[in-house]
Amino acid sequence: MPTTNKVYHLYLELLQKYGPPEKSWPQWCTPEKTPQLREIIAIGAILTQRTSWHNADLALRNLKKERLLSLQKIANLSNLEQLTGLIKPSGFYQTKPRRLYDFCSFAVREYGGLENLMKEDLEVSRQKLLGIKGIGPETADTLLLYALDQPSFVVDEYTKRLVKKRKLATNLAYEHLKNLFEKNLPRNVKTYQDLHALIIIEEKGKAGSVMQEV
DNA sequence: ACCCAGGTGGCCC
DNA sequence: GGGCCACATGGG
Repeated sequence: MPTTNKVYHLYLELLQKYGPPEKSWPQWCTPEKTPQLREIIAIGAILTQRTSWHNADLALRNLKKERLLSLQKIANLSNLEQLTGLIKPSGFYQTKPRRLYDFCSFAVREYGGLENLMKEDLEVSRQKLLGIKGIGPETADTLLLYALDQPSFVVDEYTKRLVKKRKLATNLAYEHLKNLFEKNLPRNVKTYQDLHALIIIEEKGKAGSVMQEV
């Protein structure tokens, strides 16, 4: 592990500037998650695609109210239209119920749940997730890093903006940036989670109060 | 009435 | 492999 590189220095800089991000993202950034919290994070990762966390959170609360905040429950749904009204605040209500169902169905039927999926080989589970329609690279890596605690770096819009601003790379293609971060950081779930969270805190200019009470 | 947040798939070339 | 578009919401 080289210690003199821009990515690692970015990590040290942001860590010094903001402190460990579990203060603002207490639940996402701890490895000690309950099985239910993993499911909430996974469902949230899909609902927050191209929408603010606030809107995804409204949808999560609706699901909770209907006792549907569970992969098993969603996978066993016979009628997806039931989800349409509930996830409406998160937008894209014609596509997200299908995406949510396909993911839940995959996790439940192929692995019996997230606890077993966590034990799968990282590259195998990543490819399987990418094979689900509606799960692209960012969602796959978010699921791996935060719901499954696998060392897969997440490249989001904030990361791309910051890379561009600081001229850390000229090629902004997803896989290229992912490789750039992974090869320059200790291969470690906590480090990946913390830097991703710190980048968002830095770019948003404030510490979002994500996942407070769902 | 705007403008913003902020992934993915399906086109087209 | 890149560029463009549709998909939908809640909040400032």
